[in-house]
Amino acid sequence: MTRISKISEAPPAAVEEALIRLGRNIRTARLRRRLTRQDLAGRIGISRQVLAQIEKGKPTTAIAAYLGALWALGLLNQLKDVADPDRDEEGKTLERARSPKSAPKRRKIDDDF
Amino acid sequence: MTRISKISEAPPAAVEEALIRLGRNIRTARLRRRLTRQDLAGRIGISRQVLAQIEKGKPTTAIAAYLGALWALGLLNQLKDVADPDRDEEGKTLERARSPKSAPKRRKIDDDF
DNA sequence: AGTATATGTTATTTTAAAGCAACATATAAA
DNA sequence: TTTATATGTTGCTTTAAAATAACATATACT
Repeated sequence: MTRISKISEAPPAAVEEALIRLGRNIRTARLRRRLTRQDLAGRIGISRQVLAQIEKGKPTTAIAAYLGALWALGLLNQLKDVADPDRDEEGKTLERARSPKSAPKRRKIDDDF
Repeated sequence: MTRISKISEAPPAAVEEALIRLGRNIRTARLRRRLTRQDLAGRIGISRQVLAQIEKGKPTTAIAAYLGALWALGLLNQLKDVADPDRDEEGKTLERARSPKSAPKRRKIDDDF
């Protein structure tokens, strides 16, 4: 980040709570597996300081660092359901409510960072 | 980020896939709700360019931006179960396997960024 | 056709994230 | 106590994230 976003600087309570809980859960999982911060951080590919921030729920840390922690702990699969379109009842309802004309397609997939 | 981490620069396939899927799901949820990028980005408190990166699954973007998107779409609650200690059977097994002596406690909670 | 809007793309500037090293403190074990 | 290890903390440097503006292109609508 840098040039810190409003969402990171002052997150809504729900977001802040979600971050804190996620960090706490990662910490619990690490301790259960008897891993030190240094050890887990090494497996993830980050510094131990950044892992400490993650366990506190820091908003500005790269999402890949969080997901890397879940991955290194064998917990990443639990993320698959999040925002799954099949489970988005609200979204499905809205979609059905619209006229079934062909959807606008600006699809032009290119991925490279 | 900045001084980009290994995990962000070259994420394991599982992490990369999880990111791409999450971004795609966010995009789907946005379109179903008939929100433009600019509109949703405004509600989140980020620029439309950053939202575009999120929808592509960029690894280095702040986690708060991703969670803010879920929040603005009403999908944040789905994150509560991720890494939930109660669901961490592997971790629970490891914990039970250890001698039940008192856990090391260096707890000294202080949170401020 | 033309108009409006959404999204893609690029460049510029700002500034904080992340690495790293060093030292302090805390916990565990001999 | 002494030793070893884990974590806390601070300062420094590097560098890429994010905002913003500008322009291009694509889609939708009249």
